[in-house]
Amino acid sequence: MTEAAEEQRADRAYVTLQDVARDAGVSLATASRVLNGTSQVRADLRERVLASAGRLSYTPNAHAQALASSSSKSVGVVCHDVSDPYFAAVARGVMRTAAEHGMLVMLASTFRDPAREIEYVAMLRAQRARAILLIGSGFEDRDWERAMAAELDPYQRTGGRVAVLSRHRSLKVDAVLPQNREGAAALARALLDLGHRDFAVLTGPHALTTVSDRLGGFTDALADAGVRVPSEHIVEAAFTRDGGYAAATELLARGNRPTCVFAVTDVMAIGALAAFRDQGVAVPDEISLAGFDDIPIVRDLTPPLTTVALPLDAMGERVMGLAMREPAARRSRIERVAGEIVVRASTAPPR
Amino acid sequence: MTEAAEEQRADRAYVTLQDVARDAGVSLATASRVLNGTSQVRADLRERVLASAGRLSYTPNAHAQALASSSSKSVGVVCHDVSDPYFAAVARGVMRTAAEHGMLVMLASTFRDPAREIEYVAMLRAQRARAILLIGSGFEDRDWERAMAAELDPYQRTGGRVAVLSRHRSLKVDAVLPQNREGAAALARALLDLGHRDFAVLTGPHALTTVSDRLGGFTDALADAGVRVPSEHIVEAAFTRDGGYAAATELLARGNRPTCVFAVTDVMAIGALAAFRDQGVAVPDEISLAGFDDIPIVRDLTPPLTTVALPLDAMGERVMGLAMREPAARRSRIERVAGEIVVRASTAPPR
DNA sequence: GCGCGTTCAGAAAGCGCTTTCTGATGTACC
DNA sequence: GGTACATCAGAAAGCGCTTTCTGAACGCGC
Repeated sequence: MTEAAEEQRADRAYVTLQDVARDAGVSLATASRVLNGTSQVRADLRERVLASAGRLSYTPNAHAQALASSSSKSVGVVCHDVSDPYFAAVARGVMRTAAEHGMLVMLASTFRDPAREIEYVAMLRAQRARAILLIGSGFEDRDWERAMAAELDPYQRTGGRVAVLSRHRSLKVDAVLPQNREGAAALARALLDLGHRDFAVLTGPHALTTVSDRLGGFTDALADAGVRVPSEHIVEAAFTRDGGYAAATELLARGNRPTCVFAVTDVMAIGALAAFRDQGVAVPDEISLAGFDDIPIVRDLTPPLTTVALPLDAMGERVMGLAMREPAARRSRIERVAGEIVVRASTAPPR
Repeated sequence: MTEAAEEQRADRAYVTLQDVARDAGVSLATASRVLNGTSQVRADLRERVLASAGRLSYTPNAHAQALASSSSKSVGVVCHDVSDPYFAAVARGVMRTAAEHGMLVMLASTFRDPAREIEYVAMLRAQRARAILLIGSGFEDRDWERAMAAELDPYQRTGGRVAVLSRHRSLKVDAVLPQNREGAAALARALLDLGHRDFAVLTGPHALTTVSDRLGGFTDALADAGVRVPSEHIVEAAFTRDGGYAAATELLARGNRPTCVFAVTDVMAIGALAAFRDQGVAVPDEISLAGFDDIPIVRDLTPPLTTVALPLDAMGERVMGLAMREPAARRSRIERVAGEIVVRASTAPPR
């Protein structure tokens, strides 16, 4: 490379393929072909291109590649909050699988703002993400569903892949579905078997499908056994540790204490456990407590939490896997994931 | 729009700005100007462009924008593992701040593989990320540093912004620096004040700057008080919950039990706490335990953990903030973040 | 020896935008 | 009324690639 060429390159921002081609004394097309292995190139030219690319430490411009080839190496993931252990665990599986596919993950936290969720999907669409994953509960809201479909339908029509974790009522997309109803029902039966008849449920916002499925599954299974959960024993709060704390505190304040409490997520259960401790209510001696998800930390609580275990990491892997697979011919694919009851020391027979 | 135009659009993949311009009966340039607010456009034309864009539900192609304007709306974040509560908490701050700046975050988990870290930086460079954030400890390894610098230097020279959390020895970049040495030293003094003289430390891999800083700060402060930590009381293990469990188990197996154990991260302390419980060693009655970071969960452990609190969310916010600010004139900016000793029930005077 | 089919390098046409340059129109001022 | 100067729309030149098209060179069979 001449001094002049060197200098010319210096004031431009990046080393381009053009630079590499010039340096190697071949055409742009040949350089591109070598670097992508698109087609046969004579050995000596190949060598020269590779050498030049290395020497100039060429990095292709992903935007230019995406534009020219209209396909990118990135997938978008939309979740509620990365710092929630549930999402963190799922995200881990997603990231690992993405790496295996050579994909870069664009992660967005909506902080549970439905509008922001749609906004992010639009951004990911603009980024021409190869796929969009919706991790986290859908909202049961007609307008929201319509708006989301308005983003997703054109996206899918133009080759975008969409996969969701959790139930999204009217979205025609591939999905990994944790068996929330069945899991909660099985938990209810396990708790009935322990001898409990007097239950309370700490729930999150009803608009989340996950919440309504778990709550419904739990109370229906109880109803099948002739046990009713009084409405004052169903306490709704934020879908967080502090929400669980608040809900449990409220429950105790209402008096008429149940023998067993089901928090619809482990995260809420953690808050509830803290509230019970602060109020001097012994778990499980005075009150049993169970959660849902089996996030990693719950086995290290005191007492360790009875819960419905979901293979969170594997779920992330599977939803990413769905998105990477060839799109289904006609209909959307559904992969159901069963929850497994894990009985730990936070539950015991009622006194 | 004519039937023909409609049809023509249908078989192309996306609605382009060209389509919008044609539909609105203006030039490409005008449409672009309207949508970006780059310069004044006559009101009626503006209206028409906006209407057309809305009707066709136009989404700009971010790649084309990035290519033409050579600047993108995305930042890259490289961390060790999103599912680690420490990173999850920091990531939360990062994501929030990114959203405020209208940025999309590309998150990569390296699973603590140094090579993968460099690989990701290269990918982010190819994506022309506006900024790259390195969240998580640097490696004290000459080759790694050289390789990382080889990626980062050209990136910065071409206008890329880099900010790191934690100490990265020879990287000339903006940084948010938790005061690991000072925090660990302060913790040591607090534990000395409790009356402890016999310490053990559970550490992670020495190559991580965070580990060496915390370990060094702790032992140096003890040394200042004339207390030495015997080498068999410094147990190295993986930087995870299970690593902490293993290290604590190993420590007990070695006999000659200390009165106080410092785990260099809360995550390891959680594992250690579980190990002590499993071995029937009461905390803090028989052994005191302290961690570092103050990840949210540790207040809910039994006993709640004494630790050095770092404002994790705020740290994420600040590192993102650094990256978004105008680059410093000459030298890199350093923002130090102090840790605060939080004494909880996991530590007590020795018996 | 010539036409034919192959093989493979190079020229060039986009991909969908931004932005500079050009030119038309309108306004102000002498 | 004519010149000077804004103002703003449109034409067109890229941004850095991929990929189709073109054509040169070569080997083969008849």
